Amino acid sequence: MARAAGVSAATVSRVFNGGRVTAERAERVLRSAAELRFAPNRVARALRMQRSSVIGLIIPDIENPYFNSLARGAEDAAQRKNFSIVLCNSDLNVDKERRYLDTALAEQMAGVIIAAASRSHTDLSRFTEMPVVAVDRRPLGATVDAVMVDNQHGGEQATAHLLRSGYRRIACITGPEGAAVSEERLTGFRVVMGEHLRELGQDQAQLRDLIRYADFQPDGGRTAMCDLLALEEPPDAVFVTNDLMAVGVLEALRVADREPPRIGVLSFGGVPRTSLVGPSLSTVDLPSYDLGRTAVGLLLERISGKEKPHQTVVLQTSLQVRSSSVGPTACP
Amino acid sequence: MARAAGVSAATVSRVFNGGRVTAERAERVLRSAAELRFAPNRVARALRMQRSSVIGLIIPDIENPYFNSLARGAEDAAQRKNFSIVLCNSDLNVDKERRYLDTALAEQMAGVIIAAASRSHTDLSRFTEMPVVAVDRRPLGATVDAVMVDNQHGGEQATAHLLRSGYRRIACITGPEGAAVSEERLTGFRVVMGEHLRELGQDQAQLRDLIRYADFQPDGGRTAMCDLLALEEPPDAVFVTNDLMAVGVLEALRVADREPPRIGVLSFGGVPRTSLVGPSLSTVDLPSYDLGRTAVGLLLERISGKEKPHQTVVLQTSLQVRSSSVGPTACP
DNA sequence: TTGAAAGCGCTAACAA
DNA sequence: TTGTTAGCGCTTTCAA
Repeated sequence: MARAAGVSAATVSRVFNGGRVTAERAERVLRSAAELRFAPNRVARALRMQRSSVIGLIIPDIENPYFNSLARGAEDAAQRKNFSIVLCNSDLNVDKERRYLDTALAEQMAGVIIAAASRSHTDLSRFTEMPVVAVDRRPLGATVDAVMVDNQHGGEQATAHLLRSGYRRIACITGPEGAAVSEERLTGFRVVMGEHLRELGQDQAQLRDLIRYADFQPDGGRTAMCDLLALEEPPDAVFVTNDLMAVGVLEALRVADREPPRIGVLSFGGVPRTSLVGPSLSTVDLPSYDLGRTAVGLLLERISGKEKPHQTVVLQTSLQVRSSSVGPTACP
Repeated sequence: MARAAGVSAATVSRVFNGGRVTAERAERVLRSAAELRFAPNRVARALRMQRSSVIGLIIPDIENPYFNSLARGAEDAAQRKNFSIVLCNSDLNVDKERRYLDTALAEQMAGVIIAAASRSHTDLSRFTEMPVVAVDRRPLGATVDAVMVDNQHGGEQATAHLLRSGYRRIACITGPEGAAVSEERLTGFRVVMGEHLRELGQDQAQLRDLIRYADFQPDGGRTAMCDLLALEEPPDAVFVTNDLMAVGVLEALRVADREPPRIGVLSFGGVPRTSLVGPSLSTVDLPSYDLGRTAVGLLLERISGKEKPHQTVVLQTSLQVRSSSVGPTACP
């Protein structure tokens, strides 16, 4: 290739990497490259530079629209800077995840973005040279850059909106006790409801009766909702902390003939689910696409060698009001 | 590393690649490697061998459980031979797909497995050196190995089963006219029904009244089913050629209060969908996992340099009988 | 601004 | 069986 253009290999390299080359020679190189369909060999480049232009993205569940959208965001951002993303599905399995991490090291990838399979068992200690960015969940005891979702804020948004819509007795169906995501969203609910009750001079203890822990699955949501409906004083709205449980909740409400918005329903979601039948569901949307985009941005800064303290970027959720939470009297 | 073990680099290489080395020296190498946490540099290896141990897997929709399962099959098979898979989501977009194909070339991947975004516009002409295996759909005018699904056989299985269950007036809701997958499944239906009618000495023309083309989406399935139910002589069973449309069909039947198995329903599917409510759906299952596994097998044979004519492997579907097709009288 | 030369870590051919 | 050597295609000094 260098010979074809009548220049040295060094000059060709400079043309493709933005070095200083006279316009005339640069053009000659480009023309020859086009003719010969030459494209720089990325493997040789990676060997020489001790770093490839591939970013590993390890996520726990590739079928989950949330992570899928995250991957899209990462991909778009990477492509713009001429990096490529290799997608790895850890399946929430720490062993499988470790194998992917090994590969990232062996392939001398430029960096890794990881939504860890386990907060405590995912081991990032070997990543001293290669930059890592955690997304969605931060592995314990690893100092890395991270991009997180402000789950508590989302819970606050959700609850405040239900109150504004005129609901008064609001319940919360959340995920497993002790799971970061569900606890944080629940905290948002508690904080806003607590303040509301305090203003009214009401007893904070009633709050506890309206909280149910479930399992993030449709069945768990249905059971919890049935349980709430059986209360002496059932709630007039419910904040469900993920959309899978919301499916079960809606089913329970349909069976009980108390469909939203008579009972308000608001869930955490954010990625378009194909046609949940019935009234359209209000949600607090997760910034999944931006999570991926931001993670790549952070990673590329590290890759380019910027020395700076590790940082955590927290992205906000956004409230999407649809018909399931318009108010208890809107549809008499 | 070679120095640490007191041997030459060549010996280290042989230890890691199954060359002939005396047990004593091999052990010494392995021990040093463990101590130093040494792992061979795959980039250098790829440069030297002019071929990496990465296989590109390009699929049109990562969220689709079918392709997801295919990816798992490919991954498991590759892992067993020390290859890794990089997953690329083309999003049914030919441009995006072409960028991935460029990357595969530039990264000197070992090979590519592709479920093409377009049968006519996906251009594989540049892949003269690098082996390619087509899965699920074969790009037009490319001579490559391929792994396909026997859709027609699936349609035949489905229809024959409905007949065996005692249904007599069987309809078919299929995908868009001209789409390979839906046409092939429909052919299976036509062939079996045609033979059945001929045996009975009945008019073949009535077949056409019972066929509806839809769009592979739930809404299309619902509309088509409503249309069929409005016939003077409505069908007593329906073969739906994908599971998305089956969702709409079941909804239409519920609304009409003619739930299966009173009207038999059998759809194409094969990857566990999360809890379709109602009676469990009989399906013709696609061999998605094996599709991925087989494609990797074929690719690795090519990679290892076997010269042989290009071949197409066709995998069979499998009938899963559940309650939606047990027969018109089973639940009087 | 340009080219010559060295070297990234590995494997394959060859010689011992 | 083992070591020596060359070279994969690139980027990066360094000198011109």
